[in-house]
Amino acid sequence: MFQGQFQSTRPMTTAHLAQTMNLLSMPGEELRQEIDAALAANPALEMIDERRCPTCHRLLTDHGKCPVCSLPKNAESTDPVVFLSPRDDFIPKKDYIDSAIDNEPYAPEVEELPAYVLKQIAPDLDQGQRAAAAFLLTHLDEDGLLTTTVMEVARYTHMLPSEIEKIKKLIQRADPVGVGSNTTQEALLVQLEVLRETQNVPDIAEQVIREGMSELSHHQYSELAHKLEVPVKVINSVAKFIGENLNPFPARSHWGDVRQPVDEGTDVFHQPDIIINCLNDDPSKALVVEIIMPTSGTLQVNPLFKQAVKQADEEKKPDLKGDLEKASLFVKCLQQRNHTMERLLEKVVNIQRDYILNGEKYLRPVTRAQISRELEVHESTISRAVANKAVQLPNKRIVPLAAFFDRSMNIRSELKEIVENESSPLSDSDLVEILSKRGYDVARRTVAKYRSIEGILPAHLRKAMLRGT
DNA sequence: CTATGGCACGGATT
DNA sequence: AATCCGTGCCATAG
Repeated sequence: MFQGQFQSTRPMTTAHLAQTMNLLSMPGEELRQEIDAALAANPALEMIDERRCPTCHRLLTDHGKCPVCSLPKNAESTDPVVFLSPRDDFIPKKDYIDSAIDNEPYAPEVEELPAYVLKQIAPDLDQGQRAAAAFLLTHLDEDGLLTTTVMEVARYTHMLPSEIEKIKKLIQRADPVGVGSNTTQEALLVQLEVLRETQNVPDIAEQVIREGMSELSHHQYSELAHKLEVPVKVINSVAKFIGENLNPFPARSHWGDVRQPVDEGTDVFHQPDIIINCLNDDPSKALVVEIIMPTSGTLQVNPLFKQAVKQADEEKKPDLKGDLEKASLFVKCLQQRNHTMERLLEKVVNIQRDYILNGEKYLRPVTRAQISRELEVHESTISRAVANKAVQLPNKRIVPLAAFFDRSMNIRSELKEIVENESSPLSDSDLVEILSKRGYDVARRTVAKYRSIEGILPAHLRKAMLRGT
């Protein structure tokens, strides 16, 4: 049996293969750069903007149908719908995947943040106000957001809510700007206000943050444009402005971007390469999988150029032919890459359907090697395809595509659940017992490792926590 | 003595 | 070939 990777479909040169490989492993932004560069360097390439679905703005397929809206409303099939989706709302955000994958523990300096802020504002406060400020500052999470409310602090310190509000405002305007806000939205608004004092900011920026926060954080720019009744282009530029100048998590700008990947909530400014939704938001229906192309149209070889080459002068022909060759090679590579991505996602989404809909507990341990066998491509092909990609799940979380190949996530989340519901702190060996009853056989030492990955304290410390709080 | 974390080894995965 | 992961052994803290 040939391990032939693509020979079955098209003849392929080594150059073709190498380039396809490269394109495969690229995340959105790089891919965009690559395409832009090719487009600029080669006159034989052109980008055509095809017709889009009037209701959902998606690119229509070859048959002129919208891949999503054309689906029968009552389709029973749960087979995933996988398709490419060129987006003009792609905003590059470099390093997003690095920070997502990096499992670095929190910076130790985090503890110093409250003191750092207090020092800045202390001169403007009297003794009582300082106490209130200190109280506020001890209720910051690692992102610099406030975990308590003004009312609560007022009650605790026996001061007027308006007084506390004033102090909070002061904190928010200290460095890092926006620290001490209750929500990411609030933080952005404060930053915007401060920025406005020194430079011009787009007028709609405030409106976008106030009214379109959820769309903004999920990159649903087309939807947002519709909601606010402004062109998508405007939203794009505002989103870019916000991404470059504001930071929804004030503490991160200050202490670096180290973050746990898949934990709580929405990481606002990560750009997914793949978006998965349920059809009609109904979990019993098929999954809709969009593979994002970071371009606004479809790349093709310019047919006019082809014509022109035929009629060109004899001495110019070789050059033009070269361009033509390169262009069609590039287009082929891109198609090849997209084809591979489609096949991969169709497979993976099928296998991990339960995970996508119901959470980490249902992640099935799959290896890249298994998939490669089923798709009859080389292992390294899958490796590249999986590398450096981010997926947005129906619950709006963004995870690395590599998360779909985590061999122990299901056990870890089972473990997490056990510990959360335990009546009294269980030791690692107790946990081994319980897990094995539920069908997971792991060594005691391994439980300890999982605990530390999940950030669960050892049993004796959990006991101390119970007493302490 | 028990519960845990560190180190290091070997096999699987990429 | 390089890296990741589960595990066993051992030292240490409680």
